[in-house]
Amino acid sequence: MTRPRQSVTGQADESGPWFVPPAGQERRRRVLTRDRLVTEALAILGQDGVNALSMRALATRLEVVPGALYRHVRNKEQLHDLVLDSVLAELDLRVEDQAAWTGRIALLARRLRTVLEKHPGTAGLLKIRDPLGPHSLALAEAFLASLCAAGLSPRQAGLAYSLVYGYTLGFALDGPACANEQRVRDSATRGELHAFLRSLPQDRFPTVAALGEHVWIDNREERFTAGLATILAGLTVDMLSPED
Amino acid sequence: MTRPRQSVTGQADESGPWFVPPAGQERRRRVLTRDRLVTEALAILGQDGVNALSMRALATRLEVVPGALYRHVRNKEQLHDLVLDSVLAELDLRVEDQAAWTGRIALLARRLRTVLEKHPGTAGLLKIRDPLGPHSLALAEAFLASLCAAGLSPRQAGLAYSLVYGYTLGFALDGPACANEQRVRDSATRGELHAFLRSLPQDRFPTVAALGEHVWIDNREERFTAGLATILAGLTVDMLSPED
DNA sequence: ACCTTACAGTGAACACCGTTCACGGTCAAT
DNA sequence: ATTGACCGTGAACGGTGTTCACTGTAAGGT
Repeated sequence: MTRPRQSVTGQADESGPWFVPPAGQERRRRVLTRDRLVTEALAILGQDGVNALSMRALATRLEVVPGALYRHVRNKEQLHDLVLDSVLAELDLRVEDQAAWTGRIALLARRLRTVLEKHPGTAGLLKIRDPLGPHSLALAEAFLASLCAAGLSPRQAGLAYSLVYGYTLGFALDGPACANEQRVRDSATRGELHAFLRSLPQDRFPTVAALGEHVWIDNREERFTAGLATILAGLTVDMLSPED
Repeated sequence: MTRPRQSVTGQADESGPWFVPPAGQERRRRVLTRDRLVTEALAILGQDGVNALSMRALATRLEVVPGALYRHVRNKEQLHDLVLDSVLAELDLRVEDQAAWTGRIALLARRLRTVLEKHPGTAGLLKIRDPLGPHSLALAEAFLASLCAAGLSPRQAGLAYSLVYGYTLGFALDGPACANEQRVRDSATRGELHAFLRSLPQDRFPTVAALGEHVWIDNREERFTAGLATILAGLTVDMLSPED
């Protein structure tokens, strides 16, 4: 599959004139960079999912031995951090054109979800890392600034931020690539699932049996939008009532 | 460390009279059970976290060879499912005494969080599995029944259920054992973190620098309660407005 | 132009992981 | 007593993250 590099050492005792790459021994100094690591890691992530992102796979893709990666990255965790910050860098945080503060928050949340789902698996990393890298902080800044400008107290703003941020992260976490979501996306599997729900004993699960087909459906988009709207409505209520 | 079992085959050629356990070769039939697997898996999970739950660790704990587990469990994924359902079985779903429907929902969410955080790591499994086991379904039944009784349409009920359920799961996911939370729990580390936040460039992160210490604090309990209240307030608003 | 030095990638190893399978001992039913 | 089903054993396979002595290259100083 991959071109054997040993055979190049001999002088064309192979059959075809393989046009020996550039130099006799193919200089190997300075082939790796942190940026190359992160870029290719993102490629693997977006192509084969988070489970496919192994040090060995990354090394293979970079045509390098696994241990070589550790010259540029302390361990896999740091690689994750770098990947995360690189992903968050894609976020456009400019929301000044939105009149209502709820519009600004919603726009940020929507963009966050888009970026996270564009690189499947990254949300899973974020949930348990909170990198505190520059772009992660910039995102927090954008959220908090909008919330403060809306008149929320520092405490309210902090609570609101972690609510919206956590909601979006949690939503992107079981992304479209998740087994749970796949089950409901494919119409055949969904049919089985609905049949299963309908067949449940009516005495123990009456409500699930009755409206299971309205719950386990392929409505990711509606679910995200509606959930976000509900949260923002709740925040508006909180802001009006003197709870602080 | 562990008692070597090979030496028992010979007839006490070892030094001490080890009082050969029960029988000459220590009958090994019927040592394992699904229940024992699940119980010990929960023990490992609650003791050393989700990363420590490996087939080999479980086998060692059960004083058995790794492959033996596969007589009782198809693979690790099924073990996860069994563990999850066993955890959800601890949930008390009786909420009839609560007058307001919001009280019922809040009570269920609170109990769910308690149970999930009692067994660290289980939330992480739930997020990506949705086992559809009996106890998982019973939980959905309890939520949906309360929401329907409150007068929500099937669609609204479904959306509300996944919002509250997802919120609670996501919250329990980065539980107290998470590195992110630990950082803010320990007062020394929190001091460093606050100093770091204060030291941020005022021109790029003014809001974070100003109220970072009100955001990254040890207020899990308040965060959960406030977030839940906000969501319920939002749901109440949704219910009053004719959005369906 | 030479020598020295720092470093990046190599190759091999270590210690784990999940999973499979032929084997053989034990028990229950015949 | 014989049979047969079952269950744990031991060993292996292929995968993972990580470490480390080694070595050739490239750059800097003289």
